[in-house]
Amino acid sequence: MSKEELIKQTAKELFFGKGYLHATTQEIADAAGVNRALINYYFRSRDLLFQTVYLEAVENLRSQLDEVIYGDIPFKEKVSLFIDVHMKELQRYPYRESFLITEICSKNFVLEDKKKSAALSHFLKEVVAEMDKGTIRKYDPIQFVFNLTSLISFPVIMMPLYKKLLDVPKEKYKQLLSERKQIILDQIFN
Amino acid sequence: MSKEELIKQTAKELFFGKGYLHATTQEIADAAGVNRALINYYFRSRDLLFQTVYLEAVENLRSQLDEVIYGDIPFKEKVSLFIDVHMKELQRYPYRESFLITEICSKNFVLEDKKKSAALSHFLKEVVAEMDKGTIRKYDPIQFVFNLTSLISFPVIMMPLYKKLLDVPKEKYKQLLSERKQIILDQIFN
DNA sequence: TTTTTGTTTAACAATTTTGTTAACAAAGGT
DNA sequence: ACCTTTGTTAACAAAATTGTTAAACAAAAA
Repeated sequence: MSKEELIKQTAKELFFGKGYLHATTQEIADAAGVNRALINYYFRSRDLLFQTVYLEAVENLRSQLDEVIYGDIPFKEKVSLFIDVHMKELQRYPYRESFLITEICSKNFVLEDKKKSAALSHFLKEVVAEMDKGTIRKYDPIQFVFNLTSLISFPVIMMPLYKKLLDVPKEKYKQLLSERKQIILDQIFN
Repeated sequence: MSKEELIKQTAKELFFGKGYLHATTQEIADAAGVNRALINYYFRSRDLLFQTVYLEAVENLRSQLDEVIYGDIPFKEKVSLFIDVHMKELQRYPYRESFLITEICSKNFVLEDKKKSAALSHFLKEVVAEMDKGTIRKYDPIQFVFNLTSLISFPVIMMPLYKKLLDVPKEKYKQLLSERKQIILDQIFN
């Protein structure tokens, strides 16, 4: 792997994997085992590194979901697959969404082109169709997306806090998360 | 309001309200309209200000939930009230949980006493009772808490990102959020 | 009034973090 | 071999951020 790529991957590991959003360029360089100046060489500035990582994360998220969402399989299976993909990603990068939020809220942030994903529109239509069939409750289809993504992501994102608040040991929490898929499916359908 | 309190409130506004987690002491001081040295005078260091804010946030969260959870009202009403309280808080402080996560994950962080909330145990028992009654599905009662809090918090926390990804205008998003309470209740109770 | 105590500020000092540069090394092409 | 491009590093410079102090000031206490 090129050092440029190594730096990016390491940054992602720190930001998305460890939730260490305050990481300095020195800390990123150390974690990657490279000289700090290389970060400036490849990315010009700290901000640009952040932006790069940010954009790639959004792109990644989008393409992953697109892939699942376009598949020509029954709705329930599609949702099941959606959960699988999401869960897998969350295991590697529990804090990716948190990072994105933080970046969006931060001062020096430039908003990029916001064009609606075609895949999403497609999926929303399928959701409406399911609602008409009576498989799921009738609401604005985005509410379905809210419900689904919330149930998947939130318990993972909040792990450090909930382990404290709910006083659940690490192993137990892991086990609880592993049971989530079925619970979500039960919750969503019927 | 004393300036000490003003500083704390302003910090909370920036962190929890605006999601601006990178705020410097100068920015906090400016937002509060006080001299930066006052922050050091009252809180000794930046870290201690953060810790203070952090601890108060956790304490607040806990006490609020406790109040709701101990009430002697039917389970469904209790959940309904739980949603109300949570929603109201989320309106003021959408990013409070995000802040807590970020702080917990950050380097110089000291973990405090983690004693299980008595109120929570109490609530979990009620959940189990409801499960036995058949009102809600039978799982580990913590899963119920996961489901409930996820459905409430996640769409709010993710607003900046989802407005982009789902291409939903501000007003529409607000409206969607306002409909959530009923949707959550429908979702939770069969 | 005088003293004490607590509050507030500007100026300074120290530290941390970031950005730049110049020198050097490695790789690739001619 | 030579030259050119690219990658890498240490050292330095600049900027940003934090922490400290002394002095001014006001309010309360003696």
